[in-house]
Amino acid sequence: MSRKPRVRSGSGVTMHDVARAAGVSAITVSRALNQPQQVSPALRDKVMQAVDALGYVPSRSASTLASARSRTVLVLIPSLGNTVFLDTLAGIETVLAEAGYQMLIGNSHYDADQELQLLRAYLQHRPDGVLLTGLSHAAPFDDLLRRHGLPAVYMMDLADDGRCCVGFSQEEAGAAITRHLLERGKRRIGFLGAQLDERVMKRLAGYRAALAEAGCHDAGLEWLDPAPSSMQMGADMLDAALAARPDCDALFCCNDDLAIGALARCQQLGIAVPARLAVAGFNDLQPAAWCTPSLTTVATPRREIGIQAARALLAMIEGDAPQALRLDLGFALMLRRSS
Amino acid sequence: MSRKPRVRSGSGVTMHDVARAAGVSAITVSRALNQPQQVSPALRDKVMQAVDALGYVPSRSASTLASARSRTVLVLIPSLGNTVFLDTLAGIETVLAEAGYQMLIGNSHYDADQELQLLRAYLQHRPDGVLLTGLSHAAPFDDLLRRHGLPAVYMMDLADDGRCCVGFSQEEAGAAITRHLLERGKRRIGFLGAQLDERVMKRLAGYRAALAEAGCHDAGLEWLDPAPSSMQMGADMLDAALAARPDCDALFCCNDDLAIGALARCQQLGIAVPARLAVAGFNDLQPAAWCTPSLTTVATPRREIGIQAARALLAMIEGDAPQALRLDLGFALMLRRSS
DNA sequence: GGCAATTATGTTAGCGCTAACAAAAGCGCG
DNA sequence: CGCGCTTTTGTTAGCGCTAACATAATTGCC
Repeated sequence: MSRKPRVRSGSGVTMHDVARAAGVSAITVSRALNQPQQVSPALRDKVMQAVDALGYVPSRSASTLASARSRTVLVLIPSLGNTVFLDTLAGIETVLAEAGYQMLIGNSHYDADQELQLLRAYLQHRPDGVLLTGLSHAAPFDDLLRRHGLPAVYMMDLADDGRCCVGFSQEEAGAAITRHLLERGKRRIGFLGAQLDERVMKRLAGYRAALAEAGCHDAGLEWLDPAPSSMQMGADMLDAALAARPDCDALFCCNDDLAIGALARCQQLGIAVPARLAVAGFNDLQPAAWCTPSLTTVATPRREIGIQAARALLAMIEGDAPQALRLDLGFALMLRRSS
Repeated sequence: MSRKPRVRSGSGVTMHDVARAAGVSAITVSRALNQPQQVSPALRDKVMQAVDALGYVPSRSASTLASARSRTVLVLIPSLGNTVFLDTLAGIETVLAEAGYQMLIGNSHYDADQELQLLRAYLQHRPDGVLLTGLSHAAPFDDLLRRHGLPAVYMMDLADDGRCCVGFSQEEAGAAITRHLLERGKRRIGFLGAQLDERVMKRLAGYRAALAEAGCHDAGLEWLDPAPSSMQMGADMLDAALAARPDCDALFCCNDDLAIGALARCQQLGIAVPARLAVAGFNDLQPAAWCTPSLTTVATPRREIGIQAARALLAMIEGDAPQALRLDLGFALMLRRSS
């Protein structure tokens, strides 16, 4: 009957050790830590003293296993290299940290299949909820969520099908910036798109709608490339666009990276911005205000999206009424020198 | 004796359900999933079929609890808003994902105390190892790591005290870019520093050493601000620097954000760069190549640091010889128009 | 002062998995 | 064919914690 003792993880101090040191039962330690108001001040102090003295750190695994709650939230984003999602993450983090939840971050690399694999892998941690980027996911995705009874909040965009979402209308934002270029007297307004994810395609749809409305839509002014965007790519696309359509008098770039690259190439080529060619970006990243000339773009409330999405998810997890199911945080045009 | 059944987490399918469906014992399922070569192909197939049919997802908590291994690595970085650390994270991610490990990300906001709190909080997950940014941490930090027997790899810099580190010499990099400015004939070279974390201070030390060596160190040419850096701040610091020392003929900015802000202000003020004032940054972020004029800076191998650090940590976790304890990945001067 | 209602603390069992041991099956070879 | 050896599968117990129930201590109120 004398087996080898197992290896202890952590520093090896368990709740029972704390209980013994404090002269109470284990459950009292558990309560002193998790529902302090249920324990008399005297015992609570004794427990806390023992915790400090022994350097006790509770085991999340054991807690998760016993309580069927992990106090963990899964966040799936398309890229770790895009400031947009990082700002969102930072917002999420503040809310979750305060509530004692921890964040598992999955990077799908803009790929729906990989996203599904990530969800499968992270389900092993039994997250209490999921924060998702965008509305469209691989087919079995929402199914999996349902089967596991996982509350989810969709970020960055707005759905109309009852899913809980926090974001703004990508389409309207695309239309708004296009209308601004129209107001500036531009008529042959081009579109530069990279990555071609869901959000870019909606901005494109908005751009088309605004131009159609003004009677100047021209499919020959759209340049789309599914490769990830970069400033280099913006510069290259500008070359290609002007070579193909020298009459183009404005460009709406699907994000600031492309726009800044295009702007830099205009500088190199001596193209007058905005007189000869106006340029607009999307997202209002930090360099947009500091490049030459400064970039007209659309400011997106990404940090706030993270905050509100995290709050909504926590509300769903805690079982409260799922409050606003559809939270539109809007966007703002940042009009600068490039238009 | 008939108590209420507990709530099941996940979809409710356990390893025993799979075992029953496949007509084997639970341990065989465990082995089929974790050490497939130990199970005969016939049983393995039966198990896998049952897994798929039932949609079984193993519980990481239960596994961690039973095996005292979490297959989780804690990564502590100073900021989620700085591309430098995100590139590092992306590198780490590729290595860990491949090895079946998952990544817990803690954001210390450049604060040693907060970092310590984060470590405490994340220890609840019993990570198998820790990846740290920088060498200096709060006093009880390394103590905690030791008490919990946690292997750690220090990233971004190089230590000489036997700690396992992957990075490059911040000091040498600072000296190298300063020497480059000296070679360009500049003599009153200023330093703009923000955040003032460990790495910035080492770059500053390198800058001082290079200037002292050339006999032109001048403490009046250093402008330091502990606030987080931004392009706005770079612009403001440029104003302050030129107001205080109009004779300054070059500026080494502790990072590209400051440098780009300073460069943009030079454009606005009509200051000739590099003739009247040369400017250099640090990190070689994407915009550095695309601002006007393009920015001379130091390219840092941050993605590679993440990759190598993660590999070293996994080696330590798996108990292999801790290979190279000190991995210098170097840096590269990117000489562009601003100098 | 006595009884019900309300805390405060304790006991027990089990969450889902895997280490350690045990037993059974297959294998090589004289 | 039978002996030791390896390989495959199973049994048992327990990782550290908390839900559910049980009991003891306290309180309120007529």
